[in-house]
Amino acid sequence: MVRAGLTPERLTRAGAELADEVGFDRVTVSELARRFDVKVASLYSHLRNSEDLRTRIALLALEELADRAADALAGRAGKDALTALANVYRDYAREHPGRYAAAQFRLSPEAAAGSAGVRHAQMTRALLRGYDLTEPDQTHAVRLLGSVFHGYVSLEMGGGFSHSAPDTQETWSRILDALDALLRNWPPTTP
Amino acid sequence: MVRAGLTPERLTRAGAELADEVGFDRVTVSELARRFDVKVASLYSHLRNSEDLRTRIALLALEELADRAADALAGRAGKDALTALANVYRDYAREHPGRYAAAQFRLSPEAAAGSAGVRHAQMTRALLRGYDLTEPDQTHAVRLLGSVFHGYVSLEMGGGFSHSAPDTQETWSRILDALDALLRNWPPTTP
DNA sequence: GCATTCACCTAAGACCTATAGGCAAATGCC
DNA sequence: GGCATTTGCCTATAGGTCTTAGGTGAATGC
Repeated sequence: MVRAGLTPERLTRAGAELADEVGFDRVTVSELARRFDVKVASLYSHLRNSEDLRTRIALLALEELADRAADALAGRAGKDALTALANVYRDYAREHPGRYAAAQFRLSPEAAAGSAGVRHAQMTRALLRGYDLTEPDQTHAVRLLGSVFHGYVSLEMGGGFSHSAPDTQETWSRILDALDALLRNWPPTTP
Repeated sequence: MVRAGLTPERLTRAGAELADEVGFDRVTVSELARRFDVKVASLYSHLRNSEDLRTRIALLALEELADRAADALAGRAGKDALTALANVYRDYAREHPGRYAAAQFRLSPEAAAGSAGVRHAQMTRALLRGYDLTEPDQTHAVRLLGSVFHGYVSLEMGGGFSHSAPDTQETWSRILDALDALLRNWPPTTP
């Protein structure tokens, strides 16, 4: 009996590749087994179930994304950092659409707590040190940036901007200009 | 033989309700048949397949959302209109999470062309008439607003903001303040 | 050299999607 | 009113996915 050498890690990586090829929602335990030339049931010694697989892929994607973000932010500040971080998300989604979708997977509270999600928030907060925001506006700004990055990327990937001029690269640059201007000139709370 | 009175429209509405109850990705032809107390195969006279069902639910959600938006924008301008439109998306997502998820369903190009998606872009453009933006900045702003609304709502629904203070209502208000300020003071293109 | 563990297997049950073909009630026509 | 057609739902069937239970052979441990 030749062993396939299955481990949770190898299965997760292969699952992530599968997600990029066919889409995260089409990742299936059966297809994964097929790719390892192994019977489906064999995977259940390494994975609890198919949600477990999805969760692992999501955690992998969050880690990869956080690593890239940390890299991109190193040595940068202000608008330079803003652009770098924004491009990390956009580029990752383009290179790895399945993984990016996985990163949006709704994790159980326990899984979420142990995920790289926390690092993402911390890095956005670090980025904002280049601007003059104090709490609670800093938190609001963290959430705004997260919303714009995620919203833009998912609309662009979903084809939401596809049929209209001008091109999306132009819009992306102008949105980053606008966010930078907004952060430098954050409006005071209205009474 | 008592007839159940199946039609594509009734099935679509029931499918939308099902989506709100169990989640759009758990909408299944089988469950729908069960709810009508009918055999699964019977649905296939009214629906081409399960993707057809999903598409119909998505189109329904887009229509409902556009209707609400049109209603909310009537007679409003400026920040008042901005807030109203933003709240339409957020409230709809809270009241009808499954339908909201459906509205994000990737439609085929033909389906997308015939959808209410176009109305949404038009309404956002109409809203911007209250601000002083000319093309191409108006298009960039349309896309920015779409990104923020969609991004914020999906992060909030996905629990992305759940564990941290301050509360999300506060953030939502401040983000609308910020967007209003940004639109009134849109930065010029950097040379 | 035997017991244990590990890695993968077969078998089987429960669902879901989809197609083909059939029967009965409703409808349309004379 | 009687007949043909259409409509609406049915049974049967085939194939795919998920998951658990229990088994076997090869590697490892004593």
